[in-house]
Amino acid sequence: MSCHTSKDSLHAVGMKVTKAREVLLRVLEASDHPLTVDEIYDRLAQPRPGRPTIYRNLERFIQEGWAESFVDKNQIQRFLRCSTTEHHHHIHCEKCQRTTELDGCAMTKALSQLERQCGYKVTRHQLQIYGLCPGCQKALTLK
Amino acid sequence: MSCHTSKDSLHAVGMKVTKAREVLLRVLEASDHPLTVDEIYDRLAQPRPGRPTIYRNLERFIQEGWAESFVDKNQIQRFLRCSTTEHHHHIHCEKCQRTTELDGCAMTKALSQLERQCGYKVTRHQLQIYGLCPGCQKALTLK
DNA sequence: TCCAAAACAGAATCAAGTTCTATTTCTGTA
DNA sequence: TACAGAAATAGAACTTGATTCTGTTTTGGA
Repeated sequence: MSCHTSKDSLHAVGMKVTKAREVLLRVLEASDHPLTVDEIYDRLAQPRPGRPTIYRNLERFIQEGWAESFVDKNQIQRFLRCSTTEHHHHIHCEKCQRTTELDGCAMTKALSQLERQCGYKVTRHQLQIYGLCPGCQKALTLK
Repeated sequence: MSCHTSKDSLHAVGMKVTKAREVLLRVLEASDHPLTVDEIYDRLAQPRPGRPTIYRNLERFIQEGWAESFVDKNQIQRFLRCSTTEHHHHIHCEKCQRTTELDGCAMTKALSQLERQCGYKVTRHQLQIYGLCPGCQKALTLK
C-alpha cells in the first residue's frame, strides 16, 4: 500500500517535503475541476499556508508537469492536477465545471497542414475545449 | 473614396459615433499584433480617453465581433481587430509578436471525433497557436 | 543533534481592471 | 440651428488577484 506518493514525487525531483506541498497536492487531486487560489485556500485546514506559498508551489508543480494552469473567463488563474506529463488537453463542462483529461492531442495533423498554408512554423499551442459532460446532457434531456 | 468606414460601422449597429470609438478602432487597426490597454493608451494622442472608456468600448467591439481578446502569459488582456465575424483563430509569432488571422477553423473534424470518444457534447473552444512567422524564420537561418 | 539551505508567514505593495457620479457629447426632432 | 433626452465620457476611488520583501521556521544531510 503506497501512502507516500506525493512524498516520493517530491523527493524524486529534489524538492523538500513540506506540509504545504503535501496538502496542496492532496487538494488538487481531490477536486474534479480546476481551482482558483482562493478556492484552494478555503479548502485548507488551519493552520494553512499563506497565499504566496500557494502560488509559489503551484508554480513549481507546473514546472514539473504535475499541474497546469489557465486563466478562466473571469480572468482568474485556475489550477488542475495532471495525471501525465505528456502533451494533452482538457475538456470542461460548462454546467458542472467538471474537467476531464483527454488522451493525446487531436490537432497534430491539422497543425502541420496549417503550417503549409500560412508559412508559420508552429512551436506550441493552447486549446481549451468546453462542452456538456455526459451527466449534464442527461439531466437536460430529462427536463 | 470611403473615409467613413468606422463611422458607418458604428451607425450600423446603433452605437453613437464618438471620438473615443473612432480613435480606438484606428489604433487597433494600425497594429499588427494584439495590444494591452496600456499600449493602446500610450498610442493615443492627448486629450485621450480614460482607461474605463477604453475597456468599455473594447468590450462593445468584441460583442459586435469586431475584435477579440485573450489573456497573454503575463495574465494581461490583449485586444486585436478581426476582419471577419466568422469563427476563426490566430497564430502569433513568438519572436516579433506579429499576429495573423487564419481562415476558418481547422478543428471541426477533430472535435466531432473527440465527442464520440469522451462523451461530452462540445459547445465551444479556444485555440491559441504560437510559432515563427516567415520573416523571423528567415532571419534565424541567416545567422 | 547540529547546521546550512530551502521554504514559509504575513504584512505591505503592485497593478489590472471596475465602479461610481458628475459632466459632456451626440443625434433625432422641430 | 436650437433643444432635449439619451448615451457616453472623465477621472477619482476602489477592488482584488497576484507578488515582493524580510524575518522566522522547517527540512534533511552530515
